[in-house]
Amino acid sequence: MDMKEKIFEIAQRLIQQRGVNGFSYADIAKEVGVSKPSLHHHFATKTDLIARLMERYTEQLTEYLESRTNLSAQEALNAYFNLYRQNIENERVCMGGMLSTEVLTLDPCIHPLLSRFFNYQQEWLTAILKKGQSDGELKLTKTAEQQACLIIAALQGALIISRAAGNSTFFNQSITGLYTELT
Amino acid sequence: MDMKEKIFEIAQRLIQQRGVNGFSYADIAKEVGVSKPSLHHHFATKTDLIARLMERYTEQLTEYLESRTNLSAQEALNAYFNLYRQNIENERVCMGGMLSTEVLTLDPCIHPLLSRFFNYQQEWLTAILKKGQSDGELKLTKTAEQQACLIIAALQGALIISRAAGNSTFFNQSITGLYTELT
DNA sequence: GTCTATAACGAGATAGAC
DNA sequence: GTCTATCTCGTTATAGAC
Repeated sequence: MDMKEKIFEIAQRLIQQRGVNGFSYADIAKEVGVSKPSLHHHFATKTDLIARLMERYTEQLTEYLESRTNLSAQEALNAYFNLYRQNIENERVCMGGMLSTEVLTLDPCIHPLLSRFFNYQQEWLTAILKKGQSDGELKLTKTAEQQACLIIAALQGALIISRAAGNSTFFNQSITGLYTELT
Repeated sequence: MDMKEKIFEIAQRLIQQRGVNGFSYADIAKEVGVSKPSLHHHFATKTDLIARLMERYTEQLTEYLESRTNLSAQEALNAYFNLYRQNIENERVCMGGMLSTEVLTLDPCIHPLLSRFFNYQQEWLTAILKKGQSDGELKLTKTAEQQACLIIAALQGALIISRAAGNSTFFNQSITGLYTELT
């Protein structure tokens, strides 16, 4: 694996666990096994690293969801829930959620990257929900747009609260109810 | 207003807007109009300030909710939603949600304070939902416990995402759907 | 209860050699 | 592409005078 990729993966974990304001270049350098100035060679500033990482994160999400658009609505929804669920056992939260809480401390060039991350999910979910409804596979008690926002908000919030509690109980309670209501 | 109260209010705003790792004693000192060492006289360490502040925050929430336990289930639910909604216009998120994202960087003495904050809300909401169901005032499509977790998670997540987007659209979409489904 | 002065440390970032 | 050395600044916290 090349150096840029190594830096990406360690920085991403640090952000998902501790936040942008909770880690430093020194932390990455220590784990990667190079000096701090070497990191600046690959990413001139911390803001640059965050921006490139958020772009990569969104791209990976897009690929994951696009490759599952042709599944049944129930399976697609399940795949989406699992995307969030896998973070708990690693003591991570979503990078988009983490950066959102820190948004007022971040360089403004990050803001549109955050909007893009959430807008994409909103559109993907809305389409899946509409498909599921017309297929008779999902039951909607509100508009697809409202349900999509609610699902995203619930997953983000449940992940953050569950991770802080140190177990997955809260996440499971929230999402099981949500899923059984829809199916 | 006495000095401790001044410090509390400014520190609370800074945390809700920027996070524990996004502000310093210098920021408070500047706004209060005293020197940094004077702050240490009132709160010996930053961790001490955070802990006292979180206790106060939970106490205020408890008083707010207890005083509304005798309202109708719909009105109580509305009061709870408004508690979260008022943060958006001030560019704040919930202090409990903010500290939860930063939990791995905080002194462990903060952890039980966070658990208490969320456990209390869970119990209060569950009771309200059960009452509303037996009164025929609320419709539940899942257990009261699951619905309570889902509501808390959705409010936290929607607040974080909406605040980052810079408008209340996402929050309103999420919560309007949730409320109309229940009533 | 507030101040000045300062300690001790870690942050992001740069210069310049190899 | 990596290093050592260094800069500048901000951080939490303490000592001790008023």
